[in-house]
Amino acid sequence: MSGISIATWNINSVRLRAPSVAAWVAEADPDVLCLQEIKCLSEQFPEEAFREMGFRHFHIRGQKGMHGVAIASKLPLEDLPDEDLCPRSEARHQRVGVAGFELHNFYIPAGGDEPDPAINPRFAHKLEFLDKLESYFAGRAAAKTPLVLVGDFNIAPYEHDVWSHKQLLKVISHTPVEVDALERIRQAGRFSDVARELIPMDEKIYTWWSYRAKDWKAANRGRRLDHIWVSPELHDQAVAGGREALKVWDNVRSWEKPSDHAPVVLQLEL
Amino acid sequence: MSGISIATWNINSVRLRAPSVAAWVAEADPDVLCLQEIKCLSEQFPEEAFREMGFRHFHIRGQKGMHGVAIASKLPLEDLPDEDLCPRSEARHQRVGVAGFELHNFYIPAGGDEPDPAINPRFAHKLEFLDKLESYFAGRAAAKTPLVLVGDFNIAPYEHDVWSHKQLLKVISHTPVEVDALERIRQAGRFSDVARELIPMDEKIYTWWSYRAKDWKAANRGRRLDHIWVSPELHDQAVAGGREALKVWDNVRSWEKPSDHAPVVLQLEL
DNA sequence: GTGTCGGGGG
DNA sequence: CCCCCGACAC
Repeated sequence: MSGISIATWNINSVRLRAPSVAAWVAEADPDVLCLQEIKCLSEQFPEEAFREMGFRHFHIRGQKGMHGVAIASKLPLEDLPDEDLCPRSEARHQRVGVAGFELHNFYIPAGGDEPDPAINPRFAHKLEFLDKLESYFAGRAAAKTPLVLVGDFNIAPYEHDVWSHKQLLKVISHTPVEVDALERIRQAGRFSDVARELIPMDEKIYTWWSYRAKDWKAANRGRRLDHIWVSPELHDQAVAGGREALKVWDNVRSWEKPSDHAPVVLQLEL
Repeated sequence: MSGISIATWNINSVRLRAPSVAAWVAEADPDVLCLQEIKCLSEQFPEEAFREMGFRHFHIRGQKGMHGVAIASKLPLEDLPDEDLCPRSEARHQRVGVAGFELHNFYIPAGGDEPDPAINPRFAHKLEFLDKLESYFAGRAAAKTPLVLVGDFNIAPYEHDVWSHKQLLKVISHTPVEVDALERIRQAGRFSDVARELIPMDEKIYTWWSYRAKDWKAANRGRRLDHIWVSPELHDQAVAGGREALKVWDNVRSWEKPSDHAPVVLQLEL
């Protein structure tokens, strides 16, 4: 089959976890790997280690200490002008051209603890960021550019994207205000949430499990925070492979010194 | 032969290096192990790991974050009242009874960078500490209790205790004022510096190499900061084994993630 | 260079 | 619980 596999993984420090990435890449062999929370300057990205994994092409948008996104690819990447989508200009977004479509990699703000934007500036920032995405993708829809959006959206939109819908309604990542904002972005760009196209809505899917839980695996109090969306032009190719085309590598969460997020991979037919 | 082996090692965080200690103990098999810079509270000492090394008896004097000394022993230890020898009451000294003698474990202050006590309070503290030791051991000499003093004295007293006598004369650890103060302590208690009894004065001995030097081994800019002293009652037993009775395990400095100090062991005949 | 800590952030 | 940082100490 001719296609391309696209992976997204919040790696929570790429310098610390480059060996884990190598071990996972040896198994999963993604063509394009989108990372979030690399937590380093662009020049500190461990490019040599990634070259040894077989990646030749890079697009890195780092910053000191926090946030930071990176794309490592086995296919050539086309540079595109930076967009200024983050209200605080943090390194939370990048885009490249690859394999004939435009790939966006996001690390949407977590938003802090208190779900009231009036008293929690982090949550206000998250909502502003989401507003900006809505108008940005609304403005781009008419051009019909094939788009793939991936990343840590820090929102688990649907009931079975969290371990307990009721208990998380007031917990940031699953509050109605951010879930609605995310849905408006999706509709503005007429994006498909590929995982939910391929996996029934009543089936639990998680990509993140808190570090804080002691027996996180037994408790299984996860959330689906990491997403892969495609614009209408790519819908059919995204779902062509069926359910097997979308994989959450949750076993990786059990490795030594893991990230709190699991990698998610889509096999996109081309 | 009937005797007891006594080790001293500045471990620079015992929690981090318990595995290294275990590897070394498996080889060196000391009867009594005196540690400095354990860098933890007494209750955080990894006693279980030390039990697995064969130590059944402990005397621990820790404090939060810095300093801290501990004795782990295969022979029973006798508790003795704490002395208040540190002018700042930091966890820099402990004593126990063992095998018929009194064992003192010291972590003498490093003293900072500027070798002028008038402008460097750390160096003033070091000199005060040394003064206190002089009067303390002067007061104890008449009783003729057999004493063993070990630890990180943070002083390299003799010319061949440093890689360059001339270049270190104004570097704290080898300045005349602290070397003289150490010599006064030695004379107050009529102690023998066992390593220098057994190894000729014109032979270099180092027990510490800075982390900062890139190629510390090739450069070999070491210092002898770690010492084993005995009171006159134990002199003959300390030197009975000859030069082989005193060993600096400098190979340990080459291990992964080492302490900057090497362990020093004396085989004491009894 | 290599530890500790405390603070910010998740 | 785990990551970053900056301060402090050696």
